[in-house]
Amino acid sequence: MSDLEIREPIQKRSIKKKDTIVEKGFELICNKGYYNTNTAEIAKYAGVSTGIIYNYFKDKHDILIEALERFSDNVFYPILSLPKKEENLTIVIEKIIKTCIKDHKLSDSAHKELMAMTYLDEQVEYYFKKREMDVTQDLYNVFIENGCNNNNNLMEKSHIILGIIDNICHECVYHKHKDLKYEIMEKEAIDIIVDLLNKE
Amino acid sequence: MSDLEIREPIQKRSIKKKDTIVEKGFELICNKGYYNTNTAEIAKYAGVSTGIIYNYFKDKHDILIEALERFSDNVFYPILSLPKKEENLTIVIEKIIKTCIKDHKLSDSAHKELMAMTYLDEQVEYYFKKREMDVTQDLYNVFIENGCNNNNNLMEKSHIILGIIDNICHECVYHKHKDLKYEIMEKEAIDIIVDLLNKE
Amino acid sequence: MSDLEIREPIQKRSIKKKDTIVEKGFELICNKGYYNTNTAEIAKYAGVSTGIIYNYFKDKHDILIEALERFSDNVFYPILSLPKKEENLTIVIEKIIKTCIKDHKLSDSAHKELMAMTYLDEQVEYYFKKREMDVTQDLYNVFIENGCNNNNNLMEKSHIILGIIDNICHECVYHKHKDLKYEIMEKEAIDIIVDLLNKE
Amino acid sequence: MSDLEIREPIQKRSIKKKDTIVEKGFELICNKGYYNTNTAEIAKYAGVSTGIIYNYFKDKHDILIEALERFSDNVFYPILSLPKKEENLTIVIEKIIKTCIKDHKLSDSAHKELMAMTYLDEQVEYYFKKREMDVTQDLYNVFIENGCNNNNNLMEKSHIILGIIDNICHECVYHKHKDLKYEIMEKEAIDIIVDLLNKE
DNA sequence: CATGAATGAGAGTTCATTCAT
DNA sequence: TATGAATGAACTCTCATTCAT
Repeated sequence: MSDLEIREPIQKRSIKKKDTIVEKGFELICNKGYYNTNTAEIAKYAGVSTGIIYNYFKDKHDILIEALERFSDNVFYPILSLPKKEENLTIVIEKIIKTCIKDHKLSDSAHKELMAMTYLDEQVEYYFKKREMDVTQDLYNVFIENGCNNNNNLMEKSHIILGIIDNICHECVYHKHKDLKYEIMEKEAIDIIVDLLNKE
Repeated sequence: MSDLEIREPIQKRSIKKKDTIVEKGFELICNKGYYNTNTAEIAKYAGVSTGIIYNYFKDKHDILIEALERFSDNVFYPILSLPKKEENLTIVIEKIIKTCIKDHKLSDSAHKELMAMTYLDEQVEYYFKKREMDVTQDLYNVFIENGCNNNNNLMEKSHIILGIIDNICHECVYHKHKDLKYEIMEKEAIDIIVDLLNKE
Repeated sequence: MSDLEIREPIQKRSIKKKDTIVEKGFELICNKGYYNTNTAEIAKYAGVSTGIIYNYFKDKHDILIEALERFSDNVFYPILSLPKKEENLTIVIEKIIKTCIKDHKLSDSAHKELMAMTYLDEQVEYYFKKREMDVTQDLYNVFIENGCNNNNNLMEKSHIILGIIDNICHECVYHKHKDLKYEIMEKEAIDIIVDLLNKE
Repeated sequence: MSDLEIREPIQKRSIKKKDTIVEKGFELICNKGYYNTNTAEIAKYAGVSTGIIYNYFKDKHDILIEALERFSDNVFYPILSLPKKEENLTIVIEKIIKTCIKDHKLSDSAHKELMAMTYLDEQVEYYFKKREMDVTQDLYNVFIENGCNNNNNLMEKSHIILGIIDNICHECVYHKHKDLKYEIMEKEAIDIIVDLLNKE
């Protein structure tokens, strides 16, 4: 490309093509991993020639970054729908965990591949951290809505709670520790969280 | 390698050579990442020929796995020394967190590279999970020693606590969320943990 | 292009467009080199689409050739203005060398890139040689005007003199030989030339 | 290669292989041009795999540079054998020009391709300039040996003479200017040079 | 046992040219 | 006429693994 900048496509067909490359490329990256997916595969899977990729993207990495820009909300912390007002906090937490477990199972491979990239690539880490903070804020809002108005340091607590939820979900989804009883862990986790939210 | 199985070296010199490859190779992998380290570099850094590596190891991946077999305790959950009996649980938790933060800072790059591999490679994940369970058990023992004998589901609680500690350490070490106050998070985390351990 | 011949533009707007491509393309080629300039850049810099280039030119190479057709006088042997009648031959030669050095400095990069092409491309060589002969003729005329009417083999001498002048200018402009004194070389060169012109 | 440096081969077979790559690669580059020769071709022509090239050379360019290090004396200013003491200077010059023309014809393509590179690549230019100075020095020595001991600025004159000889040889070899008579140019050139050497 | 030279498939990227609009 | 998106062959370079010595 030398001095020519990356085209930002204007025509509808072009936009669609760029979208296709991002979507199909991201699909492959999520399924097979970034390093196991080559540009020729992405082009083929997207139904385009290899060359056109470099009209729309600076390089292979750029495809991943564009994909995260668009889809990071769906793949990092896949808690897609949080409950609103519920009868009590326990039910709120239970619902969140249920959703989280379900969403995790939907995108197991994608989640793994992207979490790996989070550790290998600063830009990917950036999107992960941003999403982490967004979800913390969402949780915060849910807690407020469910009566935690007078709670001190609620944002920090929300972040800790997110960590606990994420951990518990991982355990429940992947069942890697045979000596732990998951229903108990889940119950305990809910208790901790509810206690924490009720304090002060 | 064709049909020849991997030699399990018996002579002292050979054992030493294999050890060197594992150590030096792991050092490089931790510093530069698995994919950024090639076998020629490992051989050179270990002071051996590239060919000899394939006498002792099935392939490049095998070096990593052997290294984790030996060193995973030092790199995953780098909580190298847990406190024994302390005045009270708060002090116990504070000390653990302090150690954990310190150890994290020591091996930042290694930790990142290996966490990435944990998501990319099932065998690496295995060692990570094993180590996770070992540390959970260690925590459990520390809690028992500090008076949590009558606590229900202490193992599950220990695991949850480990998650909280690990999260809090990450936040403190990497400071990636500008809107959160870390001292507060740390204080809250300690409170949660102590409360959890004192319940029942 | 298949069977369609290259359009020779008749409409004014088209002629102007072709001119622009030649001018801007040549500018880029001179500054960055033929192989470092791609057609997309030329099109962009000329403010046209990449496709249109192939309406006016057979291929990328054709742009260069058209440019040389128009501009070779300015870039090969950049002795743009020769003196007319002067007091004596020494002054004539001195003035020529001065001009030549000045012009060389103006178009250093262009000169280098085009001299390279002269060796790589027979068509470019053709324009170079033609220009060389033209400048030889110009020199011849200057010498005649300054009293060399009775000189034998003046055309051949003029060509040799052109070579000496060009060499001396290169040395003075690029100063690549640290062991040579340029003022001396210049003085000697002038002497040689004047002697040669005064012989017979 | 990352951090591994380029091997400087020690074993005889390896040295031979590196030599082969340089020789065959240079042969191709001289015949087809640097940009028209790809690494796969060089490898194939040298009877090796593409990979091995990068054990011995940093990159493709490095092959050219190594080749020039070895062979630049043969291809730049291919005046391979200068006369020693002769009856008079005219004979000396005539012999030099004869040799030069003969040598030029031997390596026409190589000379062109490398002269082009001289303008495109600073490292190639370096070898050219070095060779230019070496030949200047050789000429200087020949002139001294043939009685020019008392000549002022003989080194500078030698350089000018080299330019004249080179130009004249080009004309004689390539005959690109139909309006010039080469025998006359050659005769005039010899006269100029002899006169120059006899002055002072 | 040990060497390190050798392999060659495969990677990401470029660009002159074409062609649907 | 004009556009600029699209093509795809070709390029340089890397590296896990093999093998002659």
